[in-house]
Amino acid sequence: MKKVRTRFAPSPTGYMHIGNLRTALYAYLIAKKDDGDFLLRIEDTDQERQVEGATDIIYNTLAACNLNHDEGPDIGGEYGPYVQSERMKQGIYAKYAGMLVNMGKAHVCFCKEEDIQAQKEAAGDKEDSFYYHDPCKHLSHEEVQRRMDSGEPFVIRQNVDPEGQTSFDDEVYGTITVDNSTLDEMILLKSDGYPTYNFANVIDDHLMDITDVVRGNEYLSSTPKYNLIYEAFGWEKPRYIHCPPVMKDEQHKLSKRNGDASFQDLVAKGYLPEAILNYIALLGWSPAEEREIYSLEELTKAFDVKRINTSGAIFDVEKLKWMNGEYLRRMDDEEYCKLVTPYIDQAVKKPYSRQAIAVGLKDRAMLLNDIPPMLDFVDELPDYDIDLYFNKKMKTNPEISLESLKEALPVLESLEVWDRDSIHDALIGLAQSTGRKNGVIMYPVRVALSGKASTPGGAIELALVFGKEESLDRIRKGISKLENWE
RNA sequence: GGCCAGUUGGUGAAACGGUUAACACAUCGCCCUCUCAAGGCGACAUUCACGGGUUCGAAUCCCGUACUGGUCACCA
Repeated sequence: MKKVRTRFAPSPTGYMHIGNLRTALYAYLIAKKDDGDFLLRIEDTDQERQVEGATDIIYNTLAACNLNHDEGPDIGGEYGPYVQSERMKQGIYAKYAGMLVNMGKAHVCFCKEEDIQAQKEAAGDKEDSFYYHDPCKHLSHEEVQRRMDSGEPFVIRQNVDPEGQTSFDDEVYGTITVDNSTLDEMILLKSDGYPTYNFANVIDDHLMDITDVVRGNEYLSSTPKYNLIYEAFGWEKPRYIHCPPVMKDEQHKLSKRNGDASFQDLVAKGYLPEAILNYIALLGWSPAEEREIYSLEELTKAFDVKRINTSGAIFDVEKLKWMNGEYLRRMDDEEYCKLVTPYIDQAVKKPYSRQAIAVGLKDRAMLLNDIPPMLDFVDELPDYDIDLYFNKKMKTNPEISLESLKEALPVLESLEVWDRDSIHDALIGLAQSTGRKNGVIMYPVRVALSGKASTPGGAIELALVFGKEESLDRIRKGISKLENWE
C-alpha cells in the first residue's frame, strides 16, 4: 500500500480561521494515523490577494497547535518547491497545460471575460442553466498560433465533453454523480501565466504524491472537473475527504470576512491551543467511544474518516469555554502556576506568592483572561459595601460579623506559624468551640480580607496569600468599618 | 434559476430495521461547602423537518415537498 500523504494547502490571505484550522487538523490526523506524511503547500496563485505576513501566521498557528508538517516551504522536502508561485516560475504548470492542449483535452482561448459574463447574463433570463460552449475550441491551429504571436492575451481552458455523466466516491459523502453538461470548461492557466487554483491543485497533488485530498465541502461540486484532468493524464485519482463546514449560526459559515473569531483571537482571549484543537476536532467528527477530551496524540489514534459528519456544525463558544477549563483543571499545579503567573502579574504588583494565588484560581478560571479581574482586590482592599456582611446561608449580618472578626483577630494574632493547618485550626476551632457554623466565622473573615462577594479562594486561602501582617490589617479595617457603621 | 449536498433537543452529537432516542455543553433543581467555582446527584426530545410508501416493525430503506447550505470566477 502506498504511504499516505496529505497536505494542507492554504492561500496566504490573512488570519487563520477555525474552519481552515480544522481542515488542517483532519488532514494531519489522517496522515499520522497511518504513519504518513503531512505537508504544507502555499497556494499563492492569486497575485492580488496576497497579504503581508500571512505565511508566518500559517507557520505560527500550525506550530502552536503542534500540527507539525513533514515537508513544506520552511523545511523543504523531496517534492519542492512548496510554494506555487515558485513552481510556476519553473514552468511546471505551463508544461502540463501544454501537454493537455496537445492531447486535445484543453485549448487556447481568447475570449474576453466581460463577453462571457455578458453572454451568461443574457442567457440567464431565458434558460434554466447556462453551459458555456467556447468557440475558441474550434479555432484552427494556425489562427491560434497567429493570435498568440501577435501578443493577444489568452488563457488555457479545459475541454469538457458535455455528453454523459461523471461520478466519484467521496469518503464522507459517498458516491456523487453529475451530468457532464453541467460542468463548465474551467480555466487552467490565467492570462498572467499563473495557474488557477483548480489546476495547480491537481498538478501539485499528483506531483507530490498526495493520496488523500482533505478539503471543505464547497469543492464537492467541482471535483468532477478535477477528475477529468486526472483522467486526461491517466493519473491515479486520490481519495477525497470533503469536510462539512464550521458554522457561526444556522446559515452562516465562520469566516474571516465577517471578522469571526480566528485561532489567534481565541488564543488572545485566553484559550489554550490544545483545547481549541480538541474542541474543533469534535465539530464535524465524533469519536466511537464516550469521551471528549483527547490530546493530539490520542486524536491521532481515535480518528476515523468514516465518522466525519455530513452536515455543518455550529461553533459553540460555551462548550469551548468548558473544555478550556477542563484542560486548565487537569494541569499539574506547578505547570498551572507557571502558565498563569503572567496573568496574575497583570493584576497583582505586590510580591505575594503566585503559587498561593494560583491555587485558588485553578478550579475557577475557565479563561486565562478572566484571571486579572478576579484578582482586583489583592493589591488594594476595595472600598466595599457593608451589606456584603449579610449572608443568609452563612447566617451572618454586620453585627454577627463584627463579633466574629473581633474574636478571630486575637486568635490569629497569637499564631506563631502562618500556614494552612494553623489558620484552619484557629478559625474552625473558634467556631466549633462556641457551637457555631463554620461559615459564621469564615465568611466575615473572607469578606474582610477581600471586600468582594466572590473570590478565588476562601478565608484560609486568602489569608495564606496575604500573610499574617496584611491579613490582620484587613481584619482590623473590617472591624472599624463595622463599628463605624453601627 | 440549473446542478450537488444537508435536515435528530438551545448547541455538539450517538444510533448503522427492533433501545426507555446514548453521551457532552448550556439551562434548571438538590447535595457538598468558608464566597464563587469545582465536584456529586437529578430534571430536560412521547420524538428524529414535513407528507406518503416498503416492512410484523422505520430516526434508520424508497419517493415527493419544504427549508438550509454549496456551486455555476482569469478567488481559493
